[in-house]
Amino acid sequence: MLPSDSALLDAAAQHLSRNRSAALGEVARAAGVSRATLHRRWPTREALLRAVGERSIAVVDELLAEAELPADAAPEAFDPALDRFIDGLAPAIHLYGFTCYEPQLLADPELSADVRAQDERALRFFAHGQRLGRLRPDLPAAWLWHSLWGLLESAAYGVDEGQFGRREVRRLVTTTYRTGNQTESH
Amino acid sequence: MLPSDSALLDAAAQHLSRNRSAALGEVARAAGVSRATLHRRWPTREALLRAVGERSIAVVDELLAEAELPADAAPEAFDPALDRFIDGLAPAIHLYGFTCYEPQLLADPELSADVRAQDERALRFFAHGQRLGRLRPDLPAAWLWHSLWGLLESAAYGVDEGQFGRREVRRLVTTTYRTGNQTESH
DNA sequence: ACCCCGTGATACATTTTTGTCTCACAAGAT
DNA sequence: ATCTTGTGAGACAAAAATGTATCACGGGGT
Repeated sequence: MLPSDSALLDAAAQHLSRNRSAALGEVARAAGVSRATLHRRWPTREALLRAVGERSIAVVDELLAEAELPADAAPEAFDPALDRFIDGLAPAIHLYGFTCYEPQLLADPELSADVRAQDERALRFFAHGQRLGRLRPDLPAAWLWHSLWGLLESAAYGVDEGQFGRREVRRLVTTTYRTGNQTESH
Repeated sequence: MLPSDSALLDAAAQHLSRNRSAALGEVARAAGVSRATLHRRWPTREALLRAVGERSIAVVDELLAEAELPADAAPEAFDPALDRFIDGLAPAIHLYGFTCYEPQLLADPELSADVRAQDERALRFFAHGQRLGRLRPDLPAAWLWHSLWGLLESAAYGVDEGQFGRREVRRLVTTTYRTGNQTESH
């Protein structure tokens, strides 16, 4: 049974996410295929990286689409939307979280533009949460977005290290993101 | 005026932190020296990476030493200690935050052992905060540590992107880490 | 003025990575 | 049974990165 294109991409991304400078032979081995096969589907390293980046954007875009609320949504609707968003984002960032930092990807003007556009879309979601009174208005929307990303990456790292189970990620990230790590009696 | 060893290391680390697979010539140029000079001080890429890793550990160890509290410390002493820790960590992670993920560094048994030892030391600090009743007892100490690291990395990234000023980092990270991004009226 | 030291520049060999090609082989379709 | 299709393995060349050596130059100290 050969892995499908997307499974191959996921496996490659998973390995690259922990070693961005891994040689293609190493990536292929981690994905369970030969270097020749990897090469047939993505002729160059650049093409592979680009495919990873495009998938990253596609996955997160879909999650954003599910999370976004109508302009007249009730404030109570935001919290479950954010929950779903975090839930879907956790495994995605495990695989594709590194793409938006990768200078080799940001060098591609088209991909770079897509990343920026997605960033703005995410920012609108978080700004909406602020307008609805659910997220702190005194923090920049960009930070509401980046901090979530950072927590998810930390959690993914901890999972890789065996420090927490994949099931715990949702609780850890959600708790810290929403109410912080301090006890409430302050 | 030639940069000192530590300044050179900082400059190299800053560039490597945003492009872990940068060629040595690129690193040298970013540090303002020739490839030959870089090579004279750290004969191989591995040696340079190792020096970066060792400096990372030294810097964070010093911050930990300043943060640690005596076993009989009053609970009120923890919060300012954490503040100082975050404050000192912010610029350090900007330069050296990537080292503890870098597989090329973790391949070195000695450095890897140092990283683990430092991790345990940090864990003790956070567990102490839990015993003192300042940090949530229902989260793993490892998460209290990793989540701080992740927030600091996110903030460093945002600073690089020009989204927040260096001065804002302390407030952003501290706020989110302590009390989260949600409004308090929940 | 002279010497020393470290630097930048350059050239070069070596190693690693990448990209291309060929071929034997196995699974699945016909 | 045969054919098709895509794979793994390997050889190979090209490119990139790395490590080594040499040399001219310039500032600082004597």
